[in-house]
Order: sequence, then C-alpha cells, then structure tokens
Amino acid sequence: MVVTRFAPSPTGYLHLGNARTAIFSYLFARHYKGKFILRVEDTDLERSTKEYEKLLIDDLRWLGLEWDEFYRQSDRFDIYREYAQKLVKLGHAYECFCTPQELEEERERARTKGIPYRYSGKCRVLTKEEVETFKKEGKPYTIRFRVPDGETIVFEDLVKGHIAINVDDFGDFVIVRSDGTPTYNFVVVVDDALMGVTHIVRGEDHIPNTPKQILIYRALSFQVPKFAHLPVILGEDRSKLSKRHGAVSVRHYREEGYLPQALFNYLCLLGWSPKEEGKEIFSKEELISVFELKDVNDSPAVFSKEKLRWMNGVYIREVLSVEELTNYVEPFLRKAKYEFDRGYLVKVLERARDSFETLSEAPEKLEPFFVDHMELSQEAKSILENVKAQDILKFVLDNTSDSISGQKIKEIAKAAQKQLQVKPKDFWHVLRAALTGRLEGIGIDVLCDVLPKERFTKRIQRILELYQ
RNA sequence: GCCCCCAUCGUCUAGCCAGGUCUAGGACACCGCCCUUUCAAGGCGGAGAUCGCGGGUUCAAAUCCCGCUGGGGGUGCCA
Repeated sequence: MVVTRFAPSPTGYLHLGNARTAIFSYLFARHYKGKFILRVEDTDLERSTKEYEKLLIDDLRWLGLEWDEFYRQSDRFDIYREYAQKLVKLGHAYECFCTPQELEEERERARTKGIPYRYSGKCRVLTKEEVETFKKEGKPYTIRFRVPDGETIVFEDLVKGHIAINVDDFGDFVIVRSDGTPTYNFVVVVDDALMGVTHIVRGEDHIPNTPKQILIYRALSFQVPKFAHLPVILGEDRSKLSKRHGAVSVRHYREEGYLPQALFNYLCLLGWSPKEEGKEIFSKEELISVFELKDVNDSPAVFSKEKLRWMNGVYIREVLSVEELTNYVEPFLRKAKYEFDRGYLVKVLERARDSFETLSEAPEKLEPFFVDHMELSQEAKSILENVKAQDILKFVLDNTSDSISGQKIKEIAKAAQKQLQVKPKDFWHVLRAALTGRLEGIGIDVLCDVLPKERFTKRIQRILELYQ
C-alpha cells in the first residue's frame, strides 16, 4: 500500500510551497488508494509553537486536505531516544563533546583555507573510558552519526531521476542535540520507517539530506522508501519564493478572498500538467484520478498571482454552485456591514457572480445591490447636474408601476428616449448615476431584476431631491 | 569555494524517454475587433520562443551525446 506524509514544522504560516507539497503528497496517496499522514515536526522546541500548529492544521483543512493519521514529534521523544541509543550501541553513532565554539573555529579554519567544511571527527576516536569520564564531569554532548568513508549513495528520484552523492561531502552529523532533543535528519527516518511511509514527497531543498537519511535507514536495517523531490516555487525574480516576495502564506490568500478550490487547483498546475492537454480546471476528485508523480516537471516554476486571480475568477463565475458561492461571499459582505438576508444574496449572485475575481472585491463590486445611500463619484455628480437628468428620473418614476425588472426598465428607456428626445447613452448614464452613484459597473437591467421596487424608487427620489 | 538540481513565448506549460507529422500547440497577461447602456464577462483574431550558447551523432535534433554559460538549491546542535 502507498503511504505518504506531509511533515511541516509549526514555525510560521503554511507557505504556498509547502501547501503544494502537501497537495501532491495527498493526491499521490489518494490516487493509489493509500494512506496520507500528517506529522508535525516540532523537534525544534525553540521555534515551534502550538499556535502555529493550530493555524497549520486549520489551513490544511481549509484547502480540502484530510489525513488518515496524525502525529506530533514532540510526543515521540522516547522513541527517538531509544533509536539513538541503538545507533550508538551498534557503533553507527557516538557521543561528541565538542563545544559550539570549537566547531565554529573548525569551520572558520576551513573557510580561510578555502576548503569545504566537514566535522573533523575529533570525538570519533574517544575511548569508552574517556566518554564515561566526560559524562561524569557533566560535559554536555551531542550524538553524531558515523558517516562511512568514501561511499557514494545512489537513488532513483521519482521526479529528478538518477541522483548520486558522495558522502565525503559531509562529515559526521548531529542526530541528538546537547539538550537531548533529536534533529530532523534522524527523526524523519525513524518516523517514516515506523509509520510505514513508502513514498517521500518533499521539496528539492531536501536532496542533500537524502543520502544522510539513507545511511540511517541502512544502519537501522529499515527499508529505504522511494523519494520524490519537487522543484521549488520561485518568486518573480526567480529566487525561491519567500516573504520578501510579499504574500506567500495560504492564510494570506484565504483572507484576500481566494477560494480553496482555486488555490488547490492553481498550485497543482505549478510544476505538474495533466496528460490531457489544454484542460486546466480540475476538481479535487478529478485531480486524484489523473495525478501522477511522474508527470511532475523537474524544473522550478514561478508563482503567478495573475493566473491564480484568473483561476479564482473562473471558480467564482462558473465552477461553484450559487449555494457554495453564497457561503464564501457572505462573510465578506457582512464584514463590510451590508445588511441582507441569505435569499437576497443568492439572487444577487445568480446574476452578478461574474463581476469580481476575489471575494474581497465583492463588497465594492456588489455595492449597488446593498447600499441605497451610496457616495456619488465626481463623474456621476456632473451627469446628475445636467437639466435633463431631472426629466429622465421623473419620467422613470412616473412610468414605474408596482414592480421593476430588467425587461421593464428597457421598455421605459425606449419610451423615454422617444418622449424626452434623449440618446440611449444619456438615459442609461443618468439612471446608472442615480442608482449606483458611479458610471461603471453592474448592468442596470441586472440590478433592476434583483433590487426591490421600493429601494429602486427610494434611490431615485433621493437623487431628485439632491439635485432639484 | 565545494556538492547537487535545472534550462521551450514575459509567466505556467505541451512536445523530449521511443529523432521526421513542430514553418513548436495550449493557458495567463498584453493588443485589436465583435457583443453592449458603462465596466467587466463572453466570442473572434493578433503579437509573442532563431526550443540558453557552442560542438558533435544522424539523411534529419526542441528531442540523443559532450562542453560552456546562466539560474536555483544545499553546505547548522533549522526543518
């Protein structure tokens, strides 16, 4: 059975790159009817917080991800301790009493000499007695993994292909810190092995870690899983997408009024394209059925907010049902202090869902449906100051019966043009200015179909009074 | 510095593995036209890539091989 996992560390908001990794990992597992695990990697107690963990989980759920199992590494320290001891006992790891200062000096020396740094291995050769003495003295120590000399680790990456790295490139690395907490490269192996993870899907920045981890798999006689290293997501300047590119968290896009379905869909298209050419809009279910790791592109992709925006618009205007859309739009309008009942909003959206691309634009674009005492733009004012404006508006009021609709207003327009000798354009301009306070925006016939007659009349009367 | 990864329109990409059908296809953005009471949306059309560069292999290379250049990532008692 295929088992994948997403293993974020709760040290900040969920990053778009991580979100995509989670999605690919999830899709791959679901495609093969396997298991998807969420594992919070909080071994770095300094930087990890419960608050971020909560936000992380919340954003993952919002995106539409569900997991079959959940783990938190800070709950598993006993397990790691046990395996660290095992590695020491097997001779694959050893206690290291070097101080941070000593190590910094080693590093500095390598730098000045211009040679690549790796740990000297000073504590490799400590005798049992020396180790015991140091421990008794209370000297702090780390545990390092003993990297065998000269070996080349080879693995077939599911997206990158053949990768070979010589382990001489790095020295013996720390697997347990001096405060007793285990490090990433170690726990990730123990957990993935114990949890039965078969396919490790993660960012390509982890490629250099992979040989270290393979070494640990072997030392512990665990079966080595398959690896799939995803290319990173780039910012406009083609460097790794990060805070300095502006908004990079899922949370941000969520608050900006992007739909989870659209973000999910868009992220999938960054570095992956379906066999079926041309198709870009996919539901989660469709993605599950067509997604294959082998179709993932091996070159990095630039994140395009423009295209995300477009796709969000597609979801708003044609993919979601009106009911679903209503659920997403409502909070944004409530926040703008608009008053309405749900049924009215449904009617509005049935007709005007094609007027905005993000939910945060909805209050402004939909204002004509909700606000009777709107501000008048300069252009609208100058239109309404025109003498003909009064005639047109009076004519409209006089000819409005007990109800108003798009069809009716068009009939009135024709009659007005004939009787008052006004051009169609002028008629509509005046009416638009009076009804919406602006000269651009939603179709007046659409507005008339949705807006109750009393509000329609009220708005015109208000303008009539203002400009008489 | 050292190690690793990558390279098709501005951007996301198809094609590359099994070389000819590619005068390189699609999408976003851009431009124009149409629709129209405005802005959008929508429809139609346009512009945009000597397939990073240089060698090779071949009758034939975006596709295979080598080198270079460029970009990215890693080089922690972060993950």
